[in-house]
Amino acid sequence: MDVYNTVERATVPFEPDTSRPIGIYVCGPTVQSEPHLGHGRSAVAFDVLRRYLMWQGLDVLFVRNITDIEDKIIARAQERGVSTDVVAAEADEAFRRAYDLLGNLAPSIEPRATDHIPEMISMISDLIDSGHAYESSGDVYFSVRSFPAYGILSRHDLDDLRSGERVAVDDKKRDPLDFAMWKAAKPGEPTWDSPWGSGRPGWHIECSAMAAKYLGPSFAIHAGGSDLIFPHHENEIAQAEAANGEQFARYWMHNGMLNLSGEKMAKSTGHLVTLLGSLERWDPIAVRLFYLRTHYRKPLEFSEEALADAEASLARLHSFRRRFPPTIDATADANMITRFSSSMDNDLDVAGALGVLFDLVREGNSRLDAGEDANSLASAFDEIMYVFGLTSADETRTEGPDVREIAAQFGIEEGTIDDLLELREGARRDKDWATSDTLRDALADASIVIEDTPDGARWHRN
RNA sequence: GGCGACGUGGCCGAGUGGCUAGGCAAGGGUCUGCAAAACCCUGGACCCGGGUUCGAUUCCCGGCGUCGCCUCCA
Repeated sequence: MDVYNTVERATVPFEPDTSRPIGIYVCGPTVQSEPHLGHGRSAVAFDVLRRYLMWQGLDVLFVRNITDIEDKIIARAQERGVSTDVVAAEADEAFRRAYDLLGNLAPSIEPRATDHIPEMISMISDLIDSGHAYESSGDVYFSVRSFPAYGILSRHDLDDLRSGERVAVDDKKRDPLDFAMWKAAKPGEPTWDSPWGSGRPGWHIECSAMAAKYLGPSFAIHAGGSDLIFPHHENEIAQAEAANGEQFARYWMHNGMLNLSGEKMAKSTGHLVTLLGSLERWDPIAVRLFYLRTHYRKPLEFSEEALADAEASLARLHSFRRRFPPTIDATADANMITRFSSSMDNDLDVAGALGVLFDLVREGNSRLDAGEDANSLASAFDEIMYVFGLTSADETRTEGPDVREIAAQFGIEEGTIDDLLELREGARRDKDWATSDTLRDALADASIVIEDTPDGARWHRN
């Protein structure tokens, strides 16, 4: 498999150390407010990466952090007159629900910044001892000049970034580009004790410390949004490598931004579409498919049309799958699997792999229409759908819908969907189209769609 | 100003130096009591100008346009 490594600015072979679990660290959200559609994109992109590696039989240790202490959380808590824990817990809950609805696997480990203050303090102390950091009036800053490789990820040259109007000059810093790892306590803020007095951690240090704790000083993949490349990830590298003396992440992967009217969605400007709202309006799995249709590194433009389009595509996939029993005992079609993997091996070309999936669907439908066996295709379909995470809960649900009220209207007490279908089959045999169609309409009103086939009627939820 | 990405048919969106991407939408047909689903067929594409090449949408140079990062941000 090849992946695009941001450090190299090139697609390179992915050669993980398979003697231990493949460590993936994804920068999770700052839980300051509810998620927007862009957050979902990032989560889905790297969930598919993880699923694909797992599907190949690799052992993956997937860590996604939760930043639960940070300037904006503090500001919001103060505005509302509640503690930062309340703000963080509310937003955390919203993120969790949204990620779950989108069909993402739960991370192996989900560390919170506030649970790792000692690890951060320890790393900061080491950096001070080794001359990479210094204390200044209760703050501790990382000295970018002490780390020659600074800028390796973002390809920034220190002298280009220098001072100017864009970087606030702060006389507590030796160099304007030095960044805070520890911030001295301010009134009304949550604080922790440290060797430099009470205060709280800066943003970047948490990821360096938590990644090292759970994945070791050197691990396979570090991922996140492309907006984190500078300064966040650049700073993470500086801290971690200066402290541990080893290469931090070997591969850096970044997803492209989700745009709204041509501009990036962002919390800070309120230029966004909320994620939970979208998941109510559109089928969550269709939202996932909307993300998947565009390569993860490219910008993705939000539009209602695109979401509706994704719903229609998803319906095609589902209606294909409904032509088979829930469990399929067949070897997956080798040709389709090969085509699928070669797309995926090309830096997760999911859009290309979706093309393969739809080819598979057409071929499978054709075979079924011709009365031939298509189980090997269905089996491949299931594998691919698993990797994409497009298998919806609804699809795997086995119990029938509650149609007792409708059944009662047709004179059947405590009737099931099967009873109704039987009734309708009888009416159709008698060419009683009025009853047959009334029944179908009644079920349609309850979001249950009936389709007649040569082998009898099928139903599914709309 | 510095660093970087992108520009494909009505819409969305892969990919490739010469061989059908795919989805959605549109038109025509088959099947069906009707419907739905499905299958078949059709149209239409690679921002502009140079260059390399037998041949470029694909490589190189230039231009135009859009966007991201350089400040919190998935």
